[in-house]
Amino acid sequence: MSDIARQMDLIMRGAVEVIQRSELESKLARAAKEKKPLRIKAGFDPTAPDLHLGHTVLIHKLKHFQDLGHQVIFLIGDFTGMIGDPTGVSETRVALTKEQVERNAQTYERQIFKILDPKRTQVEFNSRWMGTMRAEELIHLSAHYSVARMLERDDFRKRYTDQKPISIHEFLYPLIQGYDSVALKADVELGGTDQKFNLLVGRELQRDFGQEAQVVVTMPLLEGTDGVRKMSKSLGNYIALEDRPQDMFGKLMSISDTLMFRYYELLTTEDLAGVRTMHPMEAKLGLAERIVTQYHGAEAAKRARDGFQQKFQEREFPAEPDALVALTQADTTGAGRPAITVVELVARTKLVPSKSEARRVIIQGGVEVDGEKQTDPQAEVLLSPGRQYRLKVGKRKFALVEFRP
RNA sequence: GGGCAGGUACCCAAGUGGCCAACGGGGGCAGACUGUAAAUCUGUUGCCAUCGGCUUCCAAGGUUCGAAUCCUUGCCUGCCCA
Repeated sequence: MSDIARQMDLIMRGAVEVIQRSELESKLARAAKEKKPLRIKAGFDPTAPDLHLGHTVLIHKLKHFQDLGHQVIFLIGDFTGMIGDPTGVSETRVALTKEQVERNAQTYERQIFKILDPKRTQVEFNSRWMGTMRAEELIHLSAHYSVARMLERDDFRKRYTDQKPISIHEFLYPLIQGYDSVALKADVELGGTDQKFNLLVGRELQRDFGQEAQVVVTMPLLEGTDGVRKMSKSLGNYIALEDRPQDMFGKLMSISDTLMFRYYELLTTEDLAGVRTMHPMEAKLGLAERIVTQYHGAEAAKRARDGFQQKFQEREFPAEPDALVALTQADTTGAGRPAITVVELVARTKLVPSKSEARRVIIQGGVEVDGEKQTDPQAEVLLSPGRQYRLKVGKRKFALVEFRP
């Protein structure tokens, strides 16, 4: 029994809701008694194969179950992807080709296996059972759920009362997602809080199909780097798993302290009480290093940390600048002595999108050449052959420029 | 099929013949302050450029000395009626 309590502790970490808790406890107890692991399902959208930390909240929860010895199923909703989840902002989805789905699946695997154990993870595509379903079966499936029940879902009800359109096929999304649980005989399904309705449909369908209903575990939607809105690519507040180590480190360091604790809670298994006793900056450095290590390895994380401290805490020029520029005689303007204007120099680094932007940054005092602030865009920098010039553009961009006549 | 409303910069949104590269808010960027934080304050936010110029307000035509603003056609979005 104490073992069950221990499992529950880990499962509950960060979770918003478990429906039903008692069912989960008895499932865990039965699994232990019969030595038969539970089947844990989480579904992902195949159209967005570039995972960010927000997606990993669920993957970490899967990992918790995996560590507890259960069978985890990573489901790629390639069939439902054709519909597009009507949750939230609905955009028309373009049906993916088989090749795209395959490529996206590979990307997924490369990314999730940085967290999950590949040998103990079952990867599924719902086209496996949905692709061959006949119209007749689909009609039978739709008979399991009523329009009134569908309209219980918040966004459907809201759109209905607001006289906004709801396409019939949108009703099929929760049904198919629910049927996936039937097809996979899921014991537990994980999802974001925005998925609650869909997850509950799975429970009902399983009962209708004579199965034991799955337990639903909802996880919060991780706030993005702005600390307010949910992390998403379209909002630009995300940290991608495949961000460069130094970018990932930098983004993590610029989050607020409040958000840092949130990230610790949902993205690590660190003891939260311990984290609270640390100096916030130390804690943040630790978080950044931990997360970068997970996706890029310990060595890259160490380098990112060193580079970060060099750049921002000691205000030194980094060992690995963001841009390297080689100038030749043809780039120079000065009559007699070769020279180049500051605007031109900054624009050449490609660290700003346009010359106008370069001009602005200079005027606003964001540019340093060899440690000296340059505020006149037209000022000329004299160039000596073979010499390297250290350029700082804005808060966090550095370039090394060399003149090779 | 018919009627109505609308499509403005990254997003929201004002502008309804010249004073508009286009009010305001959000976001972004920069500076100050800091723990590279966050919050706050200030500035800035089409492109090229020393004055100044160039390309923009769904698309294509047209009216006009002059249009984001007027007309025509087309495309798209939402609502209403059938």
